Amino acid sequence: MMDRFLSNAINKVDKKGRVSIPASFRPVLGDQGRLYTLAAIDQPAIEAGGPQLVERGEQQLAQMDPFSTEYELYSFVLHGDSDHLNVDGEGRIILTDNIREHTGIDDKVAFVGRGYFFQMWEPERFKAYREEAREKVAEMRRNRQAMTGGKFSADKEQGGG
Amino acid sequence: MMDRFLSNAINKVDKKGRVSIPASFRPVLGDQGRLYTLAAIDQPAIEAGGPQLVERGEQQLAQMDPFSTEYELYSFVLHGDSDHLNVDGEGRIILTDNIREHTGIDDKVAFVGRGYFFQMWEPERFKAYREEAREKVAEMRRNRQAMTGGKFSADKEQGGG
DNA sequence: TGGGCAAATTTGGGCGTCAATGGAATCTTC
DNA sequence: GAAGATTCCATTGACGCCCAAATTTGCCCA
Repeated sequence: MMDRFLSNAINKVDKKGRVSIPASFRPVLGDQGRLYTLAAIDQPAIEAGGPQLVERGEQQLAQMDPFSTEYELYSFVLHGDSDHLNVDGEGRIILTDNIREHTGIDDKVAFVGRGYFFQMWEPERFKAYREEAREKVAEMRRNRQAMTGGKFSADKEQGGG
Repeated sequence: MMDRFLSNAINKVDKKGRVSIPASFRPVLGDQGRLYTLAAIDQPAIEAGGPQLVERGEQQLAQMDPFSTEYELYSFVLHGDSDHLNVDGEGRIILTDNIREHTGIDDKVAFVGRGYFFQMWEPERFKAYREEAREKVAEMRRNRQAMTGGKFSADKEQGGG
């Protein structure tokens, strides 16, 4: 079984503010009935996952200079903007006001797999950011090719894999 | 048994959105009943293969600075634009909306072997790109000969078409 | 070399199960 | 008791799994 969050999906929010977590994400969370969330720093998105989400943030904190401004701010955001939501019997969560404010989410949520966590975006913003990300990654690749060689020549396959 | 994806084939999409993976590709996938896919960056194509497909990208990620913008963008594209599809008893997958959007695929899929992975294209776009690729390869070869003065050694073409 | 049979592949559907969604009923909290 | 939350149940459509038909490919033998 796959042990990370992949792919993306857009689900609806009902009158009571509930959304289904995509079924493919549920086993990765471990069916613990609880979802940890954290406001993304540079993006209007919420990061979510199992307990590892917060633990990982704390590991990153541990690598920072505890007397730096970055440490103070990151610690503040990490703990202050995080939350844990209950997952109901149908795999749904209830969006909080904090989540709505930070993301602009109204009646639809884009769930985006990010490996060891996933994100929740307002769908239009997600699409815009994705487009931007694709272009920049394409540019990154072009720059690397300019250094290493041509497009087609570099495409030799290798056996194993 | 052959351990790479070679050759190409065009298969039909049925009413339920299913396509057969070419039988010659199946043993390379390892009959795991699951196919990993990833939107190609520079092309309207989907890349597909076993779990190594995503793992390869993650190895590249692991070499990058986790706090850099490049890391964030690449991680976003790698995980958010990838997917894993179930393969049914007859070796078919169900195309997702994301795949249709990215490729323009409607009722036919061109499967193109690329060595350790394969691609799925809308057939007309595939043919156009193949033609373009052939021309560029020919031009590159001419340029290289002009530089080295030497004759290009045995560069066999893939039977293709 | 060509015909024809056998096997494998591709394609088409039926149907039960699960996921996504909507809503009612029960609880909790203040 | 009111507002919000949790649990339970119903509906609809998508997906998984099974089986069958139609093609295509491979192979054997004349």
